[in-house]
Amino acid sequence: MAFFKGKELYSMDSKGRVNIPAKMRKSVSPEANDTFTVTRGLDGCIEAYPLDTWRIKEEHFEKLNQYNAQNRFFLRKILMWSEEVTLDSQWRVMLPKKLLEFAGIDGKVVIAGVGDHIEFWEPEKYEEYMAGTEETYEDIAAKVMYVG
Amino acid sequence: MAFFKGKELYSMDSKGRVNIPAKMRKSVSPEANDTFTVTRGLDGCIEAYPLDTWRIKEEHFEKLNQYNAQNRFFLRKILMWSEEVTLDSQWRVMLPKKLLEFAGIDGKVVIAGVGDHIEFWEPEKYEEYMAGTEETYEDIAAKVMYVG
DNA sequence: GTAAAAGTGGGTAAAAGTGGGTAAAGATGT
DNA sequence: ACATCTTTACCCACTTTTACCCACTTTTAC
Repeated sequence: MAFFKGKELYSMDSKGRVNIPAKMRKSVSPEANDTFTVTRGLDGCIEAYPLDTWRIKEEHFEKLNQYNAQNRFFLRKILMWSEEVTLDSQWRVMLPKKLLEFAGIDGKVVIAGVGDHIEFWEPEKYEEYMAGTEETYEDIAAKVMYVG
Repeated sequence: MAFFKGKELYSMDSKGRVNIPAKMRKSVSPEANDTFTVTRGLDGCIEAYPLDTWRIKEEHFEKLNQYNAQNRFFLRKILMWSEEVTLDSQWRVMLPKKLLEFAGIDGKVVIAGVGDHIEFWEPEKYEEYMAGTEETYEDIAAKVMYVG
């Protein structure tokens, strides 16, 4: 399974194409078939999952009972933002307009690898988010990384 | 099995034809034979199932004991709304009048992929439905997207 | 220093979305 | 059963968007 890391500042061209950084390409397995599912991410970003990783989520969704009103609502809410995109020969993707609008991405993009997926951020929003806590990196690391 | 996702705003022409978005076409298997079964959906929408998926539902219906009053009622109720539609050469379907009337669809249509089926919504009704919760996207994603 | 790879940009043909004309098929009334 | 009206299927046409190809500049690797 792919594991993405790193953070880059790239640019989106006039046609809405964004390059996937070479470092991250190498984490994508051939099973992904040059395809990502992009969807609305958390905290205002766009998330992209390689096809093979997304399939696991789909299997999870398929098991939900749609005759339960809450499940139905959740599914609709999640899937309305999800779309498949394929890479062109230069390893670029065309991000859907509604997602670009949601994320406020326009010219420059921060591309970040976050484990099982890649995130696209509007650069300022990214900085704000990263600045948005009083806790130090050390404090947070202590909480998250602690292995009892 | 097909897995539909994505949400698009399309228009229905004066003849009542609605295009199936290209992204969703790709999820349809050849076994569906360019045919969908459309039926009354939940929460005021119209649902369309590819033929091969609908067959599975039919098998389920066949197993129901018709001498049980509740089963009988359910069967009559769902089947009265169900109808097969075939795609024309431009991948459009003609939705039955009674379903359009039921869903209040007139000019513009929201087309949403929800796993095993496609949904058609009157745009305003769709927005209302989607707005109907206090929970944030992040809350919902936490419940649904997390795959342990 | 040089060659290869990575990042960026643009032209063009194909596909997608939308609309309409017309003839066949089906329904309706006498 | 027939004429009439309505509905549907099958064309064709136009505009916008997308996919594919080629090209150039910058960075990286050896």
